[in-house]
Amino acid sequence: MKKFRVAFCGTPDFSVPTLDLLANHPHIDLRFVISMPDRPAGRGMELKSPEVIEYAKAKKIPFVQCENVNKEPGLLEKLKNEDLDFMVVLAFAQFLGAEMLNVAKLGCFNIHTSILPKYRGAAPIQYALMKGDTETGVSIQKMVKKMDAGDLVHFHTVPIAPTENGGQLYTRLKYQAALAMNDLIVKLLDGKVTQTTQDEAKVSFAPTLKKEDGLLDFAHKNKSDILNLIRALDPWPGTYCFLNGKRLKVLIAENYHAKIAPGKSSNDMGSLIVGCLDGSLRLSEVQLEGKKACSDRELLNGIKTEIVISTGKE
RNA sequence: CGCGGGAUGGAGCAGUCUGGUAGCUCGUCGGGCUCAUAACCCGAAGGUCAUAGGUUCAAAUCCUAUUCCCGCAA
Repeated sequence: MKKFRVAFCGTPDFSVPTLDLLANHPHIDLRFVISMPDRPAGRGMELKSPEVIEYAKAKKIPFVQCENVNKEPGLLEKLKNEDLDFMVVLAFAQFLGAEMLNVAKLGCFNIHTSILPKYRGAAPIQYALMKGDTETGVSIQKMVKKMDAGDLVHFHTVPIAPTENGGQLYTRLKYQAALAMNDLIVKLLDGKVTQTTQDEAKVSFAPTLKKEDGLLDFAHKNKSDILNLIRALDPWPGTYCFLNGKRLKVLIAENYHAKIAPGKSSNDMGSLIVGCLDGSLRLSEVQLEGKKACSDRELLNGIKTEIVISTGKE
Protein backbone atom coordinates (compact mmCIF):
# COMPACT_ATOMS: atom_id res chain seq x y z
CA MET A 1 0.00 0.00 0.00
CA LYS A 2 1.19 3.45 -0.96
CA LYS A 3 2.29 5.50 2.04
CA PHE A 4 3.39 9.10 1.84
CA ARG A 5 6.21 10.07 4.15
CA VAL A 6 5.15 13.34 5.70
CA ALA A 7 6.31 16.00 8.16
CA PHE A 8 3.88 18.42 9.81
CA CYS A 9 4.45 22.03 10.85
CA GLY A 10 1.92 23.68 13.13
CA THR A 11 1.46 25.27 16.51
CA PRO A 12 -1.92 25.92 18.16
CA ASP A 13 -5.04 23.83 18.69
CA PHE A 14 -6.13 24.83 15.18
CA SER A 15 -3.51 22.51 13.72
CA VAL A 16 -4.45 19.50 15.82
CA PRO A 17 -7.40 17.98 13.89
CA THR A 18 -5.33 17.94 10.71
CA LEU A 19 -2.37 16.52 12.58
CA ASP A 20 -4.68 13.89 14.03
CA LEU A 21 -5.85 13.00 10.54
CA LEU A 22 -2.28 12.60 9.30
CA ALA A 23 -1.25 10.57 12.32
CA ASN A 24 -4.08 8.08 11.77
CA HIS A 25 -4.39 8.04 7.98
CA PRO A 26 -3.66 4.63 6.42
CA HIS A 27 -1.81 6.21 3.51
CA ILE A 28 0.30 8.57 5.59
CA ASP A 29 3.51 7.79 7.38
CA LEU A 30 3.88 10.75 9.70
CA ARG A 31 7.60 11.06 10.33
CA PHE A 32 7.63 14.01 12.62
CA VAL A 33 6.22 17.27 13.83
CA ILE A 34 7.76 20.74 13.95
CA SER A 35 6.45 23.48 16.19
CA MET A 36 7.32 26.63 18.10
CA PRO A 37 9.17 26.57 21.43
CA ASP A 38 7.36 26.56 24.77
CA ARG A 39 6.29 30.06 25.75
CA PRO A 40 5.36 31.76 29.01
CA ALA A 41 1.60 32.12 28.98
CA GLY A 42 -1.36 32.82 31.18
CA ARG A 43 -1.51 34.62 34.49
CA GLY A 44 1.71 33.78 36.28
CA MET A 45 3.60 33.45 32.99
CA GLU A 46 4.30 29.75 33.31
CA LEU A 47 5.82 27.94 30.34
CA LYS A 48 3.26 26.31 28.11
CA SER A 49 3.78 23.96 25.19
CA PRO A 50 1.98 24.47 21.86
CA GLU A 51 -1.06 22.19 21.56
CA VAL A 52 0.56 20.42 18.61
CA ILE A 53 3.45 19.43 20.87
CA GLU A 54 1.05 18.22 23.55
CA TYR A 55 -0.50 16.00 20.90
CA ALA A 56 2.83 14.74 19.60
CA LYS A 57 3.96 13.86 23.11
CA ALA A 58 0.73 12.01 23.84
CA LYS A 59 0.98 10.03 20.60
CA LYS A 60 4.73 9.55 20.87
CA ILE A 61 5.41 11.21 17.52
CA PRO A 62 8.97 12.56 17.15
CA PHE A 63 9.02 16.36 17.26
CA VAL A 64 11.25 19.40 17.08
CA GLN A 65 10.59 22.79 18.63
CA CYS A 66 12.47 25.80 17.34
CA GLU A 67 12.20 29.55 16.90
CA ASN A 68 13.33 29.51 13.26
CA VAL A 69 13.28 26.35 11.18
CA ASN A 70 15.61 27.84 8.58
CA LYS A 71 18.37 28.43 11.09
CA GLU A 72 17.88 25.41 13.33
CA PRO A 73 21.13 23.40 13.30
CA GLY A 74 20.76 19.96 11.80
CA LEU A 75 17.05 20.24 11.07
CA LEU A 76 17.39 20.46 7.30
CA GLU A 77 19.67 17.40 7.19
CA LYS A 78 17.31 15.54 9.42
CA LEU A 79 14.42 16.28 7.05
CA LYS A 80 16.46 15.27 4.03
CA ASN A 81 17.28 11.96 5.65
CA GLU A 82 13.60 11.27 6.14
CA ASP A 83 13.11 11.12 2.36
CA LEU A 84 9.82 13.00 2.64
CA ASP A 85 7.09 13.01 0.02
CA PHE A 86 5.62 16.28 1.26
CA MET A 87 5.25 18.58 4.24
CA VAL A 88 2.02 20.02 5.61
CA VAL A 89 2.02 23.49 7.14
CA LEU A 90 -0.96 24.80 9.11
CA ALA A 91 -0.99 27.76 11.52
CA PHE A 92 2.73 27.48 12.02
CA ALA A 93 3.69 31.15 12.52
CA GLN A 94 7.04 30.80 10.73
CA PHE A 95 8.19 31.37 7.17
CA LEU A 96 9.91 28.56 5.34
CA GLY A 97 13.03 29.35 3.31
CA ALA A 98 13.80 27.96 -0.14
CA GLU A 99 15.72 24.94 1.18
CA MET A 100 12.88 23.95 3.47
CA LEU A 101 10.32 24.37 0.69
CA ASN A 102 12.29 21.95 -1.51
CA VAL A 103 13.22 19.37 1.10
CA ALA A 104 10.29 17.11 0.20
CA LYS A 105 9.69 15.60 -3.26
CA LEU A 106 6.25 17.13 -3.75
CA GLY A 107 7.01 20.30 -1.82
CA CYS A 108 5.12 21.90 1.05
CA PHE A 109 1.36 22.20 1.24
CA ASN A 110 -0.11 25.01 3.31
CA ILE A 111 -3.70 24.94 4.48
CA HIS A 112 -5.19 28.43 4.57
CA THR A 113 -8.63 29.32 5.91
CA SER A 114 -9.93 31.52 3.15
CA ILE A 115 -10.46 31.15 -0.56
CA LEU A 116 -7.15 32.44 -1.88
CA PRO A 117 -6.15 34.90 -3.20
CA LYS A 118 -8.57 36.58 -0.78
CA TYR A 119 -7.22 37.29 2.71
CA ARG A 120 -3.61 36.23 2.49
CA GLY A 121 -1.99 36.40 5.92
CA ALA A 122 -2.45 35.38 9.50
CA ALA A 123 -6.06 36.30 10.29
CA PRO A 124 -8.32 35.28 7.38
CA ILE A 125 -11.11 34.00 9.62
CA GLN A 126 -11.50 37.27 11.49
CA TYR A 127 -11.24 39.33 8.31
CA ALA A 128 -14.02 37.41 6.63
CA LEU A 129 -16.31 38.23 9.56
CA MET A 130 -15.11 41.82 9.88
CA LYS A 131 -15.99 42.42 6.24
CA GLY A 132 -19.40 40.86 6.70
CA ASP A 133 -18.76 38.01 4.24
CA THR A 134 -21.39 35.30 4.01
CA GLU A 135 -18.97 32.68 2.79
CA THR A 136 -15.37 31.68 3.34
CA GLY A 137 -13.50 28.47 2.81
CA VAL A 138 -10.37 26.37 3.04
CA SER A 139 -7.58 26.50 0.47
CA ILE A 140 -4.50 24.36 0.10
CA GLN A 141 -1.64 25.95 -1.78
CA LYS A 142 1.72 24.60 -2.83
CA MET A 143 3.98 26.92 -0.93
CA VAL A 144 6.38 29.35 -2.54
CA LYS A 145 8.61 31.93 -0.91
CA LYS A 146 5.95 34.62 -1.19
CA MET A 147 3.39 34.39 1.60
CA ASP A 148 0.24 32.46 0.68
CA ALA A 149 0.95 33.07 -3.02
CA GLY A 150 1.50 29.50 -4.27
CA ASP A 151 -0.65 27.61 -6.76
CA LEU A 152 -3.93 26.24 -5.41
CA VAL A 153 -4.12 22.46 -5.35
CA HIS A 154 -7.43 22.22 -3.54
CA PHE A 155 -10.18 24.37 -2.04
CA HIS A 156 -13.74 24.19 -0.84
CA THR A 157 -16.15 26.87 0.37
CA VAL A 158 -17.81 27.11 3.78
CA PRO A 159 -20.90 29.26 4.45
CA ILE A 160 -20.87 31.69 7.37
CA ALA A 161 -23.95 31.86 9.59
CA PRO A 162 -25.27 35.41 10.21
CA THR A 163 -24.71 35.22 13.96
CA GLU A 164 -21.53 33.18 13.94
CA ASN A 165 -18.62 34.67 15.88
CA GLY A 166 -14.89 34.30 15.39
CA GLY A 167 -14.54 31.48 17.87
CA GLN A 168 -17.33 29.43 16.35
CA LEU A 169 -16.07 29.87 12.79
CA TYR A 170 -12.53 29.11 13.97
CA THR A 171 -13.70 25.85 15.51
CA ARG A 172 -15.62 24.82 12.41
CA LEU A 173 -12.76 25.66 10.09
CA LYS A 174 -10.21 23.73 12.08
CA TYR A 175 -12.14 20.56 11.25
CA GLN A 176 -12.81 21.76 7.70
CA ALA A 177 -9.03 22.05 7.34
CA ALA A 178 -8.65 18.36 8.17
CA LEU A 179 -11.37 17.49 5.65
CA ALA A 180 -9.57 19.49 2.97
CA MET A 181 -6.34 17.67 3.78
CA ASN A 182 -8.10 14.36 3.48
CA ASP A 183 -9.46 15.36 0.06
CA LEU A 184 -6.00 16.36 -1.09
CA ILE A 185 -4.56 13.02 -0.02
CA VAL A 186 -7.18 11.30 -2.17
CA LYS A 187 -6.15 13.44 -5.13
CA LEU A 188 -2.50 12.72 -4.50
CA LEU A 189 -3.14 9.00 -4.39
CA ASP A 190 -5.05 9.18 -7.67
CA GLY A 191 -2.39 11.41 -9.19
CA LYS A 192 -5.09 13.93 -10.05
CA VAL A 193 -3.72 17.03 -8.41
CA THR A 194 -4.19 20.14 -10.50
CA GLN A 195 -2.39 23.40 -9.84
CA THR A 196 -4.19 26.69 -10.36
CA THR A 197 -2.29 29.96 -10.37
CA GLN A 198 -3.71 32.67 -8.13
CA ASP A 199 -5.07 35.79 -9.79
CA GLU A 200 -2.75 38.48 -8.47
CA ALA A 201 -5.29 41.17 -9.39
CA LYS A 202 -7.70 39.82 -6.77
CA VAL A 203 -5.27 39.58 -3.87
CA SER A 204 -6.28 41.00 -0.49
CA PHE A 205 -4.61 40.71 2.86
CA ALA A 206 -5.56 39.78 6.40
CA PRO A 207 -2.60 40.90 8.50
CA THR A 208 -2.00 39.67 12.04
CA LEU A 209 -4.44 41.22 14.47
CA LYS A 210 -3.18 43.40 17.25
CA LYS A 211 -4.94 43.98 20.54
CA GLU A 212 -5.68 47.55 19.49
CA ASP A 213 -7.65 46.30 16.51
CA GLY A 214 -10.34 45.49 19.06
CA LEU A 215 -10.73 49.11 20.18
CA LEU A 216 -14.27 50.20 19.33
CA ASP A 217 -14.43 53.71 17.92
CA PHE A 218 -18.18 54.23 17.99
CA ALA A 219 -17.97 57.92 17.10
CA HIS A 220 -16.39 57.28 13.71
CA LYS A 221 -17.90 54.00 12.58
CA ASN A 222 -21.20 52.71 11.31
CA LYS A 223 -23.24 50.27 13.33
CA SER A 224 -22.66 47.36 10.96
CA ASP A 225 -18.87 47.83 11.07
CA ILE A 226 -18.93 47.80 14.86
CA LEU A 227 -21.20 44.76 15.03
CA ASN A 228 -19.07 42.86 12.51
CA LEU A 229 -15.91 43.70 14.41
CA ILE A 230 -17.37 42.54 17.72
CA ARG A 231 -18.54 39.32 16.10
CA ALA A 232 -15.21 38.73 14.34
CA LEU A 233 -13.01 39.29 17.38
CA ASP A 234 -15.20 37.32 19.80
CA PRO A 235 -13.84 35.64 21.85
CA TRP A 236 -10.31 36.50 20.79
CA PRO A 237 -8.72 39.03 20.92
CA GLY A 238 -11.99 40.66 21.97
CA THR A 239 -13.31 44.17 21.53
CA TYR A 240 -13.26 46.94 24.08
CA CYS A 241 -13.77 50.61 24.80
CA PHE A 242 -13.39 52.69 27.93
CA LEU A 243 -16.18 53.50 30.37
CA ASN A 244 -15.43 56.31 32.79
CA GLY A 245 -11.73 55.68 32.20
CA LYS A 246 -11.82 51.94 32.83
CA ARG A 247 -11.40 49.31 30.18
CA LEU A 248 -14.70 47.75 29.24
CA LYS A 249 -14.76 44.60 27.14
CA VAL A 250 -17.78 44.40 24.87
CA LEU A 251 -18.99 40.83 24.53
CA ILE A 252 -22.34 41.29 22.81
CA ALA A 253 -23.92 44.32 21.13
CA GLU A 254 -27.13 44.77 19.19
CA ASN A 255 -29.01 47.38 17.22
CA TYR A 256 -30.98 49.89 19.26
CA HIS A 257 -33.60 52.47 18.44
CA ALA A 258 -32.50 55.43 20.58
CA LYS A 259 -31.46 58.69 18.98
CA ILE A 260 -28.09 59.67 20.34
CA ALA A 261 -25.13 61.59 18.97
CA PRO A 262 -22.14 59.56 17.66
CA GLY A 263 -19.73 58.78 20.48
CA LYS A 264 -22.21 59.70 23.21
CA SER A 265 -23.58 57.14 25.63
CA SER A 266 -26.46 56.82 28.06
CA ASN A 267 -28.38 54.60 30.42
CA ASP A 268 -31.71 53.99 28.69
CA MET A 269 -33.94 52.14 31.17
CA GLY A 270 -31.14 49.84 32.19
CA SER A 271 -29.66 49.44 28.71
CA LEU A 272 -26.17 50.72 27.95
CA ILE A 273 -26.56 52.75 24.76
CA VAL A 274 -23.86 54.26 22.60
CA GLY A 275 -24.16 56.33 19.46
CA CYS A 276 -22.51 55.43 16.14
CA LEU A 277 -22.41 57.42 12.90
CA ASP A 278 -25.66 55.97 11.59
CA GLY A 279 -27.58 55.10 14.75
CA SER A 280 -27.29 53.58 18.19
CA LEU A 281 -26.19 50.26 19.63
CA ARG A 282 -26.90 48.57 22.93
CA LEU A 283 -23.92 46.94 24.62
CA SER A 284 -25.83 44.10 26.20
CA GLU A 285 -23.02 41.94 27.59
CA VAL A 286 -19.91 43.63 28.91
CA GLN A 287 -17.02 43.11 31.28
CA LEU A 288 -15.30 45.81 33.30
CA GLU A 289 -11.58 45.36 33.99
CA GLY A 290 -11.03 43.19 37.07
CA LYS A 291 -14.67 42.08 37.04
CA LYS A 292 -16.69 39.21 35.73
CA ALA A 293 -18.77 39.50 32.59
CA CYS A 294 -22.31 40.73 33.19
CA SER A 295 -25.29 42.25 31.43
CA ASP A 296 -25.48 45.98 30.82
CA ARG A 297 -28.32 46.17 33.30
CA GLU A 298 -26.25 44.63 36.07
CA LEU A 299 -23.35 46.91 35.28
CA LEU A 300 -25.54 50.00 35.33
CA ASN A 301 -27.15 48.99 38.64
CA GLY A 302 -23.86 49.70 40.34
CA ILE A 303 -23.00 52.97 38.58
CA LYS A 304 -24.45 56.13 40.07
CA THR A 305 -22.47 58.68 38.07
CA GLU A 306 -22.71 59.87 34.50
CA ILE A 307 -21.65 57.35 31.87
CA VAL A 308 -18.86 58.34 29.51
CA ILE A 309 -17.64 55.97 26.82
CA SER A 310 -14.39 56.80 25.09
CA THR A 311 -11.48 55.28 23.19
CA GLY A 312 -8.89 55.93 25.90
CA LYS A 313 -8.36 56.21 29.62
CA GLU A 314 -8.64 60.01 29.53
C1' C B 1 7.97 35.48 42.74
C1' G B 2 5.65 39.53 35.34
C1' C B 3 1.81 44.05 36.55
C1' G B 4 -2.94 45.09 38.60
C1' G B 5 -8.35 44.89 40.31
C1' G B 6 -11.88 42.15 43.24
C1' A B 7 -14.78 38.83 47.18
C1' U B 8 -20.57 42.94 51.44
C1' G B 9 -28.80 39.67 51.33
C1' G B 10 -30.57 36.38 44.74
C1' A B 11 -27.61 40.25 40.92
C1' G B 12 -24.49 44.68 40.22
C1' C B 13 -22.21 48.09 43.63
C1' A B 14 -21.19 51.91 47.99
C1' G B 15 -19.16 51.82 52.82
C1' U B 16 -12.73 50.32 54.37
C1' C B 17 -8.19 55.78 54.21
C1' U B 18 -10.49 58.78 59.40
C1' G B 19 -13.02 51.28 63.71
C1' G B 20 -18.84 52.73 66.91
C1' U B 21 -27.01 50.64 64.55
C1' A B 22 -25.72 47.13 57.17
C1' G B 23 -26.59 51.29 52.71
C1' C B 24 -27.72 52.19 47.03
C1' U B 25 -29.77 50.50 42.19
C1' C B 26 -32.36 46.17 40.89
C1' G B 27 -34.62 41.37 41.66
C1' U B 28 -38.08 38.38 44.75
C1' C B 29 -42.71 38.10 47.72
C1' G B 30 -47.45 40.65 49.40
C1' G B 31 -50.81 44.68 48.47
C1' G B 32 -52.53 49.01 45.45
C1' C B 33 -53.37 51.71 40.76
C1' U B 34 -54.39 50.42 35.55
C1' C B 35 -57.97 48.02 29.69
C1' A B 36 -52.89 46.66 30.31
C1' U B 37 -47.55 46.73 31.32
C1' A B 38 -40.96 45.63 31.57
C1' A B 39 -44.28 51.75 34.01
C1' C B 40 -46.00 53.90 38.85
C1' C B 41 -47.40 53.80 44.47
C1' C B 42 -47.28 51.22 49.46
C1' G B 43 -45.22 47.29 52.39
C1' A B 44 -42.16 42.83 53.55
C1' A B 45 -38.63 39.05 53.61
C1' G B 46 -33.56 38.17 52.85
C1' G B 47 -26.55 39.44 54.88
C1' U B 48 -21.73 34.33 59.84
C1' C B 49 -19.50 41.59 55.22
C1' A B 50 -14.65 34.90 51.25
C1' U B 51 -11.92 31.80 55.29
C1' A B 52 -8.67 31.49 59.79
C1' G B 53 -6.09 33.91 63.44
C1' G B 54 -4.57 38.72 65.81
C1' U B 55 -5.13 44.05 67.84
C1' U B 56 -9.33 46.59 70.47
C1' C B 57 -14.25 48.13 75.26
C1' A B 58 -15.82 47.63 70.06
C1' A B 59 -13.67 45.22 63.39
C1' A B 60 -16.97 44.93 56.84
C1' U B 61 -13.27 48.72 58.32
C1' C B 62 -6.59 48.01 61.24
C1' C B 63 -2.56 43.67 61.15
C1' U B 64 -1.05 38.51 59.49
C1' A B 65 -1.90 34.10 56.74
C1' U B 66 -5.02 31.27 53.35
C1' U B 67 -8.70 30.21 49.40
C1' C B 68 -11.31 31.67 45.12
C1' C B 69 -12.58 35.13 40.79
C1' C B 70 -11.00 38.54 37.02
C1' G B 71 -8.28 42.39 33.81
C1' C B 72 -3.43 43.41 31.53
C1' A B 73 0.68 41.18 29.46
C1' A B 74 2.39 36.87 26.56
